[in-house]
Amino acid sequence: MCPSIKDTIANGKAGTKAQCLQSAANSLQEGKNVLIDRCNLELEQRSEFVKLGGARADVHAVVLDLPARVCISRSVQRTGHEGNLQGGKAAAVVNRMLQKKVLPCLNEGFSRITFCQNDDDVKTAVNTYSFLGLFDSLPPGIIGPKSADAKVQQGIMKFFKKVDTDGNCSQNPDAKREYVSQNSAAKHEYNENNPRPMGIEEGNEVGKDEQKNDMLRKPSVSDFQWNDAPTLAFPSISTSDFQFNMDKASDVIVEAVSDFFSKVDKVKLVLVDLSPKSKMLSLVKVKASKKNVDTTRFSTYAGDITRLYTGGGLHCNVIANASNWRLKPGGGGVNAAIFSAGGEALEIATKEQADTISPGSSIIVPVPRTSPLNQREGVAYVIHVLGPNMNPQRPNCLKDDYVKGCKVLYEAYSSLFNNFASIALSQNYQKEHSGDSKYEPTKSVSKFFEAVVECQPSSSEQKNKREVSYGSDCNKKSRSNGDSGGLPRSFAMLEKEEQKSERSDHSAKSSWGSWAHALHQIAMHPEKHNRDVIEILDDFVVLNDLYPKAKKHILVTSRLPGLDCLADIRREHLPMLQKMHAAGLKWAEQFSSHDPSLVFRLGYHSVPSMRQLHLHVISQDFDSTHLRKKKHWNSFNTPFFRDSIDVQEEIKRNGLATIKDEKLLSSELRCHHCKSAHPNIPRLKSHIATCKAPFPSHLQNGQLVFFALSGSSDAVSAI
DNA sequence: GTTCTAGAAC
DNA sequence: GTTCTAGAAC
Repeated sequence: MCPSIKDTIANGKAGTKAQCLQSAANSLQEGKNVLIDRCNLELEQRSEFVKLGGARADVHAVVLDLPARVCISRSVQRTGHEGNLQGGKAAAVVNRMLQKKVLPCLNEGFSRITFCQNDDDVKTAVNTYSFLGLFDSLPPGIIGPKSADAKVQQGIMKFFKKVDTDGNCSQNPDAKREYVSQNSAAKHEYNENNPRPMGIEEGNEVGKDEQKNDMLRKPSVSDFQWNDAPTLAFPSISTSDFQFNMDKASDVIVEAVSDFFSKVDKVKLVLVDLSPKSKMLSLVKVKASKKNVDTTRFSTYAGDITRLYTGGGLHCNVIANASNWRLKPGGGGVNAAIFSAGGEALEIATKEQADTISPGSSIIVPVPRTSPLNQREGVAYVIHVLGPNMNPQRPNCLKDDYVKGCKVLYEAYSSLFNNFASIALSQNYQKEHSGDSKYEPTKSVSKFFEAVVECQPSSSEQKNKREVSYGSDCNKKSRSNGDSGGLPRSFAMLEKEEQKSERSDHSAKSSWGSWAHALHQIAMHPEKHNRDVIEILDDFVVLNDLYPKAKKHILVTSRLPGLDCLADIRREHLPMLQKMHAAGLKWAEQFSSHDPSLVFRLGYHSVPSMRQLHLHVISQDFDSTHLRKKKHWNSFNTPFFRDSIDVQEEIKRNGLATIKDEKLLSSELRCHHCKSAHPNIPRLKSHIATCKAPFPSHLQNGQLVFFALSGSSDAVSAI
């Protein structure tokens, strides 16, 4: 008996098939019995070995027709494989190999074929051949039951329309793509030990469930009337690190999927979990079956979501990521795995779309072609989703409030599916997939899309919350007709695109934090913020600063959409700037009438923290408990603060306003009267409370505003 | 934007 | 020991 000729033939190193054939031919020539230990799953592969027999020798096949589950389990556990196949890598390779399996037949040239389907069969076969003498022979024919040639993951293959009507795996054109080594992605925390599709799980707990429900196997081929239907693969949201109850989560998934399917057709969804023993997959399968969810459009898959193609041969253009609120890599689990698989390109692409995401929402990120996720797996879009958090160790914990939790989780899935639908509808997707013109979005998809655009939050409370949260998808109905550059019309993206298209290239900020939209919301809907707003006009609103840095501190905020900061201002805005300035003066006068000691400055921060252009009107006492940091002081008392009259002059002269560097915010603390330096904020504040020095001369050209002329000779009246 | 906090500064 | 701040967390 010759152990694995191919693997050991070359001085202990992996040999070639040619070397194996040559060695076998030589041995036969010498009158020896030869045993080839090789996978030989395909007819072509083994035909050359069969030819070796010819008239010289009988050719037997001993087929280890073990369940895929066992093959993978053994290959995963195997160490020191001569062909460097072990661990998760082996599992993926076995999966792909088994897809091509064609059991041998006598007419291929074999005189005897022994099928082994369990360990006992194998032992019997080994004994039979072990005790053969050189001149002994065995009767021809087929020994042992030939199985139904079941392919690995037949169910999931049917789901992906890779099975012909006879149940044989069709030759997937994509399968010709070269298998890529998994070395590059083997280091991330997401342990891809054993990625396997559901269809191979006979024998284990999930497999039994599957046999009962048989979700994957039932779809009949006739159900698939279209090719390349857009398919979204998504992980279970919130049930891992966010510790959301799995039973409740599975209810939400099934409900969300069911609702989605009732609104849109011709798209498919796959719930993915790494472990074949996944409780979530079991729960969802059982519940989906009970609820009669269309199993030709919804399936589950056990495997690595970042290796759907190379690990399972499945082609999903869109995958979802269970993101964190900062949309950053790390943290482990699916998020770490997807960012790791997506590489730096995905990270950059994500940053281009948004900085943060709110619970219950999702954000589409087109995966750059340079990303391994795109190149290797064919993933065109990643949709980041943030679900509710029940883990006290993580932000925004809902503390077992499952009423809210389920609502937010449902919103998260709805947002995900809606965004996925918008991708399916996008011109980009259609272009990419219209080569064979098999898929065209149907009227019902379009209809659904319109419905999504017009969707309204269920309560005003929710709406308000959604409006201030970045990335929510129901708050942008209008102004969505701009050129999207071919990107899908995700609502989250609409908002971002809107910001981009309306902001100039000179904009100092490329993105806004999640907190930075409140002012914008107030400016757009001041009637909803009566408590904050003290004056509403067509061009601007006036409101008290929520954290005033002086006795009097108000914001005159422009209502012009898309005008977010100083860098956005152009000549055409000059009349509005003048009106805002006049309003600021009017309010300063009003305040002065109550407190004649007040002196004001009106101006803009070079780089604001809040979106929507706003003019600060601030009294120069800086007597406020909210002024606690160096940054606070320097934002009003260095050139970072751009006086309104200077800005207007610059716009008039140059058409652009000068933006001062943010580094000024960390410069030393100096008194705004006498310019003395102070080591920290408390010392500075105690100084300015008593400093009697006049204001510096550079502020005496209209920058300082006061209305009580008597008793002060150093300030210049604005009147 | 604010709040929190570790560690620097005193 | 307390005060203060920068930077992380939210």
